[in-house]
Amino acid sequence: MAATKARLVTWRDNEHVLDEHVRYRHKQGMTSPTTPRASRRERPAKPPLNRPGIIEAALRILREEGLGKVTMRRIAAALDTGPASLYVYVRDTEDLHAQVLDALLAPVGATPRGQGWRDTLKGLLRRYMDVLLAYPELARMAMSTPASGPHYLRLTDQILGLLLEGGASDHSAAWAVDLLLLYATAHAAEHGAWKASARAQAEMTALASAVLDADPGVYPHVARLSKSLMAGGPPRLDWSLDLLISGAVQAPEPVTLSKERS
Amino acid sequence: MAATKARLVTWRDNEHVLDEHVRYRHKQGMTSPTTPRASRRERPAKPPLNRPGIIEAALRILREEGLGKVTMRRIAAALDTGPASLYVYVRDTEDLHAQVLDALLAPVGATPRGQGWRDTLKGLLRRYMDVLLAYPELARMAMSTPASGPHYLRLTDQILGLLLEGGASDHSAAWAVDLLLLYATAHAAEHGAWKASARAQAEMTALASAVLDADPGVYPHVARLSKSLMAGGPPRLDWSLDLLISGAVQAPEPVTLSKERS
DNA sequence: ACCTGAACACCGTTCAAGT
DNA sequence: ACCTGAACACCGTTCAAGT
Repeated sequence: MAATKARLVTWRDNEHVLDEHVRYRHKQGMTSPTTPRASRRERPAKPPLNRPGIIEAALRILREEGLGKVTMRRIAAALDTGPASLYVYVRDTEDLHAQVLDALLAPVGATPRGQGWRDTLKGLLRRYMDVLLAYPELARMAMSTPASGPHYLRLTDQILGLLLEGGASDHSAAWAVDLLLLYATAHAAEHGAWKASARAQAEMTALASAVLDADPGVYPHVARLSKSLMAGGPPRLDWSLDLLISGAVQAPEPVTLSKERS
Repeated sequence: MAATKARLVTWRDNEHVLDEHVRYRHKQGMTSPTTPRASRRERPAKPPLNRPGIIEAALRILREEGLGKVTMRRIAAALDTGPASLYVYVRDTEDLHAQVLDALLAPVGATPRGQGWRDTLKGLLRRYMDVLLAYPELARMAMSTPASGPHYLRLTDQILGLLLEGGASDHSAAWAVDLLLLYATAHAAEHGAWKASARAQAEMTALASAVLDADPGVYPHVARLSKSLMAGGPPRLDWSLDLLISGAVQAPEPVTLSKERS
């Protein structure tokens, strides 16, 4: 139990791991990896392994080759080591990907204020979606791994503040923030994938013709509204965000919470 | 081009493929696979390969071992053949999974009517989510592959009808149906994964403590509303669905469409 | 404590050679 | 036209044996 916990801490934060590492290297009479000037001359081919270095390598591979190549083996090769070595710093592939996503989310929190709370909120969500649209596979992953990274938490806090500014009740804001982020994530996962793969695009046109050719006898509403169903563009996303935001600021106080008021 | 199209048809519908198969077997003087009584006695170990048979095998493996085992190799082994043989009927793994999902969606369309349009609509969405909650990996896949199966189309049609019954305008209904289905899919992907994996549950409690211990200086709103943020249960899903449905029936006519009215 | 090679147990997909 | 064996090019993760 205690051992397990120590290992967990290792994955979250490798400060003390590095400490141990340094201590070992000192014991062996090696130069410390934290003193670069000493190693400047006989610079070893491999920089020391650590969590930030691994994530940095992962980000590089992500940008150049896509998430499909962000594998333990690929990263290990880039760092000139074996895949087994990464498991000291990373619990598994999902942990790695979650870490990569939070790193990508860093600039989103710096979105500037817009004209009013509503525009600012929309801008924030759009910036969040832009990141995920660029890496739809990460959006998909974000849906199954509860995001708890610091940048995600900051985004949550900002959205909460803007909803309250817009007049939402405390409880509505608290529940709506998830709704907004879930929708943004899902929208990005969907549209990012459509944009990225020729396969999904082919499937998309198949869907379009299935809708446009829908048998009015079997699918009466789809057949009648087929053109509206397929119409889209930026106004559609805007309409959806407005629906969600208006819903959040107008929604009635959740019933359970009024029951359990202290 | 013509050859490609023929192959595409093969994947969608293997009727004529079977015809060719039968013709070949007749030419060789073999018994037809469509006359079971003839093969009753010297019943070959392997039934003939076809798309429905492959999907049936996939569903069996899905139920028994999870989507992670629904692989070309595993299905091929179950059907006592090599993985290469499946590529006659299935374009790739994603095509296979999409097919499996549409098969699972069949009973959703048979959801009975409830008290009013709103309850019926919620019931329909809940049934859809129940399927996806049982197989969260499929929910994740559904987000990146535009669903165009007949059962999905039927579900879309039913939702459209109920929204119109509730007073939504044509255009609002058409745009809102996507919003509702996307939310339902995303919610299922998220919560299904949390329920399924111990890993996600551990991550969940990590998130909970991150929220409850949030530094009020850095995350003021999260810290103040932490209890509401984590509170949930069935009323929360109900609240979210009501927000979306009310939004759909109240939403203003989308602006683009009023411009492009003929 | 970290690092590593090697192994285990898998994948999807393609292709040439069958029937 | 379908079916197949074999091959290509990969995966994640574990474990014992290093330093």
